[in-house]
Amino acid sequence: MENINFANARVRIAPSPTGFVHVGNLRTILYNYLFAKHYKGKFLIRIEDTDQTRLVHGALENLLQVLKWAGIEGDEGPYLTTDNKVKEKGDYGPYIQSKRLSIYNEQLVALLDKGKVYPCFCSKKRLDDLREEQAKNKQAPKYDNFCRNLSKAEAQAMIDSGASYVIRFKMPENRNVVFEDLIRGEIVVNTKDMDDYVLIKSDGFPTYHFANIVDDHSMKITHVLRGDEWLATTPKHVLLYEAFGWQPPKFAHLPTLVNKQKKKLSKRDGDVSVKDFIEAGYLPEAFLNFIALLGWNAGTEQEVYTLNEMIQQFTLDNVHKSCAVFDIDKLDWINGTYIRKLSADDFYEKCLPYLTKANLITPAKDKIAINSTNEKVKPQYIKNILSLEQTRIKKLSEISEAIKFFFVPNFDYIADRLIWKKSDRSQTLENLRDLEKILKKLKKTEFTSPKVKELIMEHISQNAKDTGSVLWPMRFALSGQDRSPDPFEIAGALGKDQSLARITFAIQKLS
RNA sequence: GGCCCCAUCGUCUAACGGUUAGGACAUCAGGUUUUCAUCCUGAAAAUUCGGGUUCGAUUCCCGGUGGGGUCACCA
Repeated sequence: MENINFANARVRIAPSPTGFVHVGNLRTILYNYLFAKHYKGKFLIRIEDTDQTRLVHGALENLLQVLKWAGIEGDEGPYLTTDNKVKEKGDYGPYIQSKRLSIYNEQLVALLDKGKVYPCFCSKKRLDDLREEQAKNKQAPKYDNFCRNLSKAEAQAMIDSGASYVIRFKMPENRNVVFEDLIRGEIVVNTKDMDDYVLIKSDGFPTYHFANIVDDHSMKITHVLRGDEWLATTPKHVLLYEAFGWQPPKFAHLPTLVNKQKKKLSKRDGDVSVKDFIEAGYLPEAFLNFIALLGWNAGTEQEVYTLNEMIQQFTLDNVHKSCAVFDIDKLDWINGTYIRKLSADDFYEKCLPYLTKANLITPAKDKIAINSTNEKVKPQYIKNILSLEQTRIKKLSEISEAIKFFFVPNFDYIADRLIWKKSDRSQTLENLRDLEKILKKLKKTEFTSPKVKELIMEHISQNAKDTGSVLWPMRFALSGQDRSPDPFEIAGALGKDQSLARITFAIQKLS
């Protein structure tokens, strides 16, 4: 496949603005993007909004925002301007189907002239009854071609009388439709298993099948990479291309993303909307890396990829056939590795909104207010605190809970938890008092984590103390948690006053 | 139910007729450490079943089983 020349490849994603982009959509988007970029082709975005009843306000904006977040840019199609307006670019527009109605009408006339389609006047009631009857007789639900043989005059008379109608495709009888799927190989389906499906709805809008084929052809799409759920429908599309006398594009049907129950990921399964993952603080690079690996593997043992590495290595022969389970544990792991690679400045920038949202701080120009104390601090102070948690969190949203104790000094706890497992109450009290004395002697300007460490470790060795019997209570007193960063680092970040206040509080709790 | 697709550790996957079936996440154990995280080491863990083809099948073929998709005036 690598030998085939895809230099002029044009691929598209064709989402419907019926809700938030979900993980499966994004994976399809990513593969299309990787494919296009790998072969130096074009990646277009086309909005399929032909079902006017299912439109969701803001869905298009959500799609474009997700793409922006992911760093995926379309070569043609709608995009978001810097002031969040939707505009379109490209020579094959418009790229929003509801603006292309006249194009569909033109093509419909061509099909009508060729006698490939016919109007159908069957009511919803009749169709429902038909399906019910078929279900009762254990037959496959299928349109019975009731209107197929109406004469031109009869049909015209119905139309003139104002009857509501749809346009159906005349399915050829008992013919094998064969096409090559780039991932699955040859697929053969007989037309007797397909019915005269609807191309134009009674409201005059095309169905997916019609609009999609007309657009893919007129936009010169060369490869259709889409979800597995379209595989069974593809023969219908192939036949439509044939009816038009057009060359169909190459098809590649991507494996489905499923949940732990092996069912197609759906909105009912909770966290499948990309928006939720963005808010939870997954980094776009990590997220893309993770979903790329769900159904694709370069054949190596590499697990961590930049977008460019993926572009270089992505080909369709390494895309799998079977569905993949979306496993959040691995996502968390990979996100953690990306978080750990962030520079202190980047990590700070990314965490700031979460701290603000949690009401811990209020950023101003060059000073940051700590809400609980009204104290104003420099960004560097926050940066220092944040860096202590960088190896500990798996997603950005965890940061506020993890470092809350820095910003909210008045926490309380059960006194006994200050006592190390191999120590006791009186020893702990004694050690805390020693600590208090040592730290008091330090000048504010000397109160750095290495200096604190030096003095305390010296004290431990001189008095032959168990390290844990000193450091556990210190750490607990400073953080109020049994899991936290190193006590010296906490002390250094907290500064002299806060550190001492917390140790004094601990002594009071214990005495 | 008809049609179509799929099948390697719990999960993501490597293997494209010959390997002690490899890696990663998760799990467990150990090391480092004051705790947690990081980091390092190790362990347990898989070819859905039955027939063929072959000197030899995870790999090729057939069948069963299981899972998924699809059968709308939704995409």
